[in-house]
Amino acid sequence: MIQEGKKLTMDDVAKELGVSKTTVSRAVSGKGRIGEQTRQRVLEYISQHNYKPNVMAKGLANQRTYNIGMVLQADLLSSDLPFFPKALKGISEVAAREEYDVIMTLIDTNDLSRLVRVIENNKVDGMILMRTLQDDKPAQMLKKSGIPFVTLGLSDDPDICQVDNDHVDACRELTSILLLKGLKKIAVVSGDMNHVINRKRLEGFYQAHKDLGIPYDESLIFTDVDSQMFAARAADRIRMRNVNCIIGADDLITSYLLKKLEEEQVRIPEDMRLASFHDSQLLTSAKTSVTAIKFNTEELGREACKVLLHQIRGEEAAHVTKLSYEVAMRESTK
Amino acid sequence: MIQEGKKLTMDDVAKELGVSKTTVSRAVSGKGRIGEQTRQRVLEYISQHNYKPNVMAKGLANQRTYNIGMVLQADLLSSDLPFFPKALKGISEVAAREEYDVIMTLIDTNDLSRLVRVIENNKVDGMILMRTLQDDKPAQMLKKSGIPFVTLGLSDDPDICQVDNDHVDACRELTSILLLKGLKKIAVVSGDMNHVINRKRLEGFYQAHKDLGIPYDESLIFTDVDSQMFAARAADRIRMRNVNCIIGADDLITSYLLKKLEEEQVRIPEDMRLASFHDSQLLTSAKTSVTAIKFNTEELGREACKVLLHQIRGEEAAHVTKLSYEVAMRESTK
DNA sequence: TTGTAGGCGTTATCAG
DNA sequence: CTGATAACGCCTACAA
Repeated sequence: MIQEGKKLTMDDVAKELGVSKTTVSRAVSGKGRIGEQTRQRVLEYISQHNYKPNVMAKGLANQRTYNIGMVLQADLLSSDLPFFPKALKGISEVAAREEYDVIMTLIDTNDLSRLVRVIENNKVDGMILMRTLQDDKPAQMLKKSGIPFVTLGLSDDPDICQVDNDHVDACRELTSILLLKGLKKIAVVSGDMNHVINRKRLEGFYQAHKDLGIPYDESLIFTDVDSQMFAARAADRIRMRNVNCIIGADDLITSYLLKKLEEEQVRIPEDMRLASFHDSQLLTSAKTSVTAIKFNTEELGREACKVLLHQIRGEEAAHVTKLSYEVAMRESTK
Repeated sequence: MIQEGKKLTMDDVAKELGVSKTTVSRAVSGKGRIGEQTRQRVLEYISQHNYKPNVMAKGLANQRTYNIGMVLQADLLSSDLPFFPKALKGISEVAAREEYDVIMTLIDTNDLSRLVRVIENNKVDGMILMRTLQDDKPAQMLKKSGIPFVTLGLSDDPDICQVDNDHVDACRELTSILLLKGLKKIAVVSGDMNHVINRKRLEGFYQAHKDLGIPYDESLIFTDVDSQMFAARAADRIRMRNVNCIIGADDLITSYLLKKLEEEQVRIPEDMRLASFHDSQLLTSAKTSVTAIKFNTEELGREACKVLLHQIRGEEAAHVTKLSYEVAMRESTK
């Protein structure tokens, strides 16, 4: 299967068959005119002797790497939310199907040097940027560089190819359901407002209230909650206000809230309703199953990769793709 | 910073400076004799005009890609255990420092085709294989291919470069502590026995008993538990046996156990002690904080990458590297 | 339909 | 110390 020895080159094949490299090249690539029998002969020899074109050489010749890059903020790996692994799975699947490989690039909000390096070094034909920010340095950099790229997350810049679940609508629907259950006072505990995703969710929250003509209380919205401590503090404030429903921005935040509420002997759902986003295993150990919006992140990755490949090939590509979501009603909002 | 236009080539630089490509190459690579002033002149021009060598060309010339591959079973991404992201972070850090990039390759137990492709296509200079199996097809394949590689997980094959935490010792220590607390009957709920890691942990469990001269009960060891249902079933059996201490093989399994125990109103630690491996956020929402063995997975990734780079460069590399662990005693085993 | 020759951007060998 | 020149393996006008 895999030979240890020196690999066969196109030249070897050509010599062995008594034809020119050009002919072999044409047989392999399918481009250019070539006699059907010669083609067959070459192809047969190739599969027989397991010849594989050298990607580096091919890349050098036509300025392509057959790699796509996946860029993400390193801190996305620090949180145990499984967003990145799932997306990778989807991306990798589509990429592999098209003979592409995936190169990972980890960056830091203040240090894009690795991204710059990958691009300058010509290591990828295009990139997928995980998560978008309000003031998105990486996206701006990519745009300036002229390399094809798509973001996994929405952006205000209409020039940018972007793919994401419809978080506005997802949160709008969730909020509506809760409001219609008669829960008039809903608190939100959200993450970093520099992440577009959190802004979108809040937008949906507002929309639902507007749709139903129900006022919301700005002081029940806690933003930029990024630690167990802040989450606990938010929970305290919420309870002091006698509110009995909380939407957690993601499963991690919700798990923090859950822990705090249990410590305080708050019964769920009797004393407090709780809803979350993702529906990951982070909440499996919870005593009460938690209502959540589910996203098919693998599908999201697949879609993003397809769009990127289109772009790389110079084909027309949708600039904004919104994917769906699913609401899973559980005990926590009974 | 990043130019949209055509990139500078070594030839451009050479012509502009009135020297030969060879000279420029020498200045850049530091190899070969070259006059100090010429060197300075070239280097200055280069940084001034932001010249970057083309990695593809370099690769073609010396048969190197400056990529390392990271291979993992796709199902490692299905579980929300954060092992992979953490390891990636460590690997990527060391790789980037040495101007290497990381290519992801997802495989399936029965389908190594993507791995074969990456290798045959010459896309990487070496690979890191995540997790080892008892009958390790991927490892065997890599070995046969002759490409440098290291496994993140131990292997019985002494020829293979392997890096891992000392799981035997970790579980031995954990078990000893529990035994010395007077918990004579300890149950184990473990995952797939085809994973070396689970075998090693069990080995440590046995050792601890032998060390202390305490017999263990084989019927309290549940292996190949890979779902919430099986975990719940194991918990049931364990409770029927009146055992009051369980070691869960990882945080996911432990979180399943935890949920089941809470449903059954079992008080922790009063009625049941519980210990786990990893100490990830999967257990943050647990009411009772859980005793666990902690591993520095980022460090593990860094170490593996270092070893691999040594191997790639043909330097001497340690064949077996065992990293440490940490025991975090918590409320669940009070 | 097929082949020749030159180029992609570096590195390495071997003279000068 | 420096510079031609030939690889590296593939692609693509342009010829034949």
